Parts: sequence; C-alpha cells; structure tokens
Amino acid sequence: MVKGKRSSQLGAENGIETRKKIIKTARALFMEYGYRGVSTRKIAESCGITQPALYHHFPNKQSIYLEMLRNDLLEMKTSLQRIVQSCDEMKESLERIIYFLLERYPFNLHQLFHDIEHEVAEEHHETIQEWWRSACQRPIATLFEEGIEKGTIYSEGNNQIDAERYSFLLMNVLSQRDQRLRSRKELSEQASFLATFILYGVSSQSRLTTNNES
Amino acid sequence: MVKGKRSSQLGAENGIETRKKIIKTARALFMEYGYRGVSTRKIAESCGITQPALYHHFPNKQSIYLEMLRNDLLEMKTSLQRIVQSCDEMKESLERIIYFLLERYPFNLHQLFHDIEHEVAEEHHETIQEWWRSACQRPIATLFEEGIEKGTIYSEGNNQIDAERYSFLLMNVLSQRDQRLRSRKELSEQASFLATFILYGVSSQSRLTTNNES
DNA sequence: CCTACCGATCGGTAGG
DNA sequence: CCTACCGATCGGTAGG
Repeated sequence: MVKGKRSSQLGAENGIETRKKIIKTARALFMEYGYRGVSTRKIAESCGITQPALYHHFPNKQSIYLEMLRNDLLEMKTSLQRIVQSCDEMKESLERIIYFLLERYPFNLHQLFHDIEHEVAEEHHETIQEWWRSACQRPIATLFEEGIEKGTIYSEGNNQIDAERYSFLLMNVLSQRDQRLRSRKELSEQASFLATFILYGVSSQSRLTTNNES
Repeated sequence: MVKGKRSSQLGAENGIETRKKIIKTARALFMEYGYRGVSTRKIAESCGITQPALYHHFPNKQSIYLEMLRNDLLEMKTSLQRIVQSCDEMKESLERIIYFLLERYPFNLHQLFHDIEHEVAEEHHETIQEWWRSACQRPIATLFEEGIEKGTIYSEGNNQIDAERYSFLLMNVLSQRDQRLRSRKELSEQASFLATFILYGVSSQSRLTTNNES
C-alpha cells in the first residue's frame, strides 16, 4: 500500500502532465478541424496514447473540449482586461486588442461558435456564454463605453447597447483570418488597418477629417 | 418502345423534380448543421425518400454539396451584379447588398468556408474559389473601386487591392448573424446600421462630419 | 429492358 | 495505460 501510494502520487503527477498534453493537443486539433472533424483516436494518437486511455483523464470527448475552452477564455479575459486598463487612447487599445486576438487565437471564431451550438450539450450553453461574455464581450464593450462617454465614439442614445453592438462587430471583423499573415510586422500592419477601419470605416472623408487630429 | 419512351420522359421529369428537391433540402440542412453534421440518411428522410435512392440522382454526398454551392453562387452573382449596376449612390448600394445577403443567405459564411476546406476534396477547391470570387468578391470589389475612383472611398494607392480588402471586410462583418432578426423592418435597420459602420466606422466625429452631406 | 425506388446490408469508424 | 471489444451510425451499394 505504501508503494502503491508512492506510485499513485507519481502517477497523479504524470497524469496531470498527460492531462495538460491532452488539452494542448486537442486545442490545436479542434481549432483546425472542428469538433466533429477530430476523433478521440486522433487526439490520443497525437498524444502518444491509446484512445481508451483518454477516458482515464476525461469522462468523454465533450469534457476535453469544455476544459480547453474554459482555459482559453480565462486567459483571454485576463489579457483583454489588462490591455483595456493600461491604455488611454482608443486607437492604441483597439490595435493592441486586435493584435493580441490575431496572434494568440489565429483561428476561425465562428467554427468555435458553431461547435458550441451544435456539438456541445445544451445544458452547458449558458455557462459557455457567460465565459465568453466576461472574457471578450465585456472588456471590449467597456472600452467602447468609455469612448462614448468621452464623446469620441458615436452612440444613438443607449450607450451600453451600442457599445455591445460595436464589440460584436469587432469580433466579426476578426472572425475570418487571412492565414497567410504570420510575421510580427504583417500582424501589426493588419491590426492597424483593422483598427482604422473600425474607427473610421472606408470613407475617405471620415479618414481625412479625423486623421489630422492624431 | 413508344410507350417506353413516354414513361421514360415522365420519369425523367420526376427525376429532375426530385433532384431539385434534394438540392433544396440539402442546402437548408448543410447550412444549419455543416457538412459532417448532416448524414445522407437525414437528407433522404427530409426529401421523403430512402437514403439509397439519393445515389440514383447523385454519385455521392460531396456532389450534392457541390451542386448546391454552384446554384447558390450563380444566383448570388446575378443578384449582386444587378444591385451594383442599378445603384448610383454608395450607401444605397451597400445597404441593398447587405440586406440581400442577410435575407437570402441567413447562415454562417465561415461554416461554409470551413466545410469547403476540410470536407470537399482538394481537386475542387480552385473551382469553388473562382465561383466565390465571381459571385461575391468581384461584384462588391467593383463597387468599392468605383467609390475610390470617385474619391468617396479611401485608398492608400493600389485601388484594386484596397477594394478587395474592403470587400473581404464587408463579408466578415456579415459573417455572424443575429438569428433573432427576422422581420423586414429589423433586417432593413440592421442593413442600414452595418452600411453606416462600414462607411464611417464607430467614431462620432467621422459620422457627424459626413452625415451632414447626405 | 427501362425508370425510380425499396429493404437490407456492405466495409469501416464513431464515441465509449 | 494497454488490448479487446460494444452498440450505433457513417457513406455507399448489393439484388429485386
């Protein structure tokens, strides 16, 4: 039993390592191929274990997905809150938010939403939506709300609703990525281009009028 | 042989009707659940036929998907070209394009791109990309190019490349839909909101400056 | 001998 | 963490 305890402790440590490896591997695969496009055998194979061994660490395929999602959204929340708090100027905040999302989450956001809607059991939808709101929707909407209060961002009246709509639009703009963009310089240029688009649109007059102030 | 000919003609007509019904049904299912989320049995069931009967009309599942895609993109091409040609004012064109896409294709565009990339055989990718470019990318880019030439749309120098980038952004903005919007009035308001966003962004100054002219 | 379709089952693979 | 499997369902095809 003493030997059993020792090996069980080591086993637990290895088990935790394996668990992390499963999450990391599954994340890359899920983001590339989608939930249905990744089999548990594929995840196991990529981790160097057999498929039934997965079920020693997780009760089912869905729980791997949810754990991965929870980890990602917790990290996203921390990062976005830090960016929003540390920047004073709207355009700089937008550029840094966009750069962060392009670099750290270089995948299709709508595949994610699709998988959550169609592959994850409905009982988890509300939880996931709250994760998403606090990780992404709220920090970005906060930024726009501050802009509306300062008068730099347009609002038709209801500041909070307009800020949320803009936050939704920002995510849409980032939803489909040009996968060719990879270098730091290219990402930075793309972030600047998108931030300018979100602020001033494609009209030449709005850009010329507003660019003079900065 | 005469009787045979007659019954074969009627059979062919019924066959064509069934084929159209399969395409129409498969379209709705594929757009809601994605390629992998729809089984051939589900398609057949929704058409009121058995699953093996599908293989009388199509050699395989993929060919149903490709036929549906080709039909949709041919229709989209005609409609978008008509809108672009019939409108003189940029904002009106944008609103009508957005309204058309929201109403006629109320699904997630990125699920479509994902399915094409991961589920359709690579030999068809180039063909599909050309369908997409001529149906959507080119008509919308043409609109922005005209705006750039008139001076109303901003360009950093290369008009054609900037117009294509804007066309890509417009599709991104439309990629994720608020499924609650359904009535004609709501769609119309959403189209106006999005067209204004694309033209002037979220900055209050760019909107106030430019709104006075219209 | 054709068509449009049926019930049943093929080889393989999914999550568990 | 393995081998050996399960109930079910997948896309596709057999004979009638």
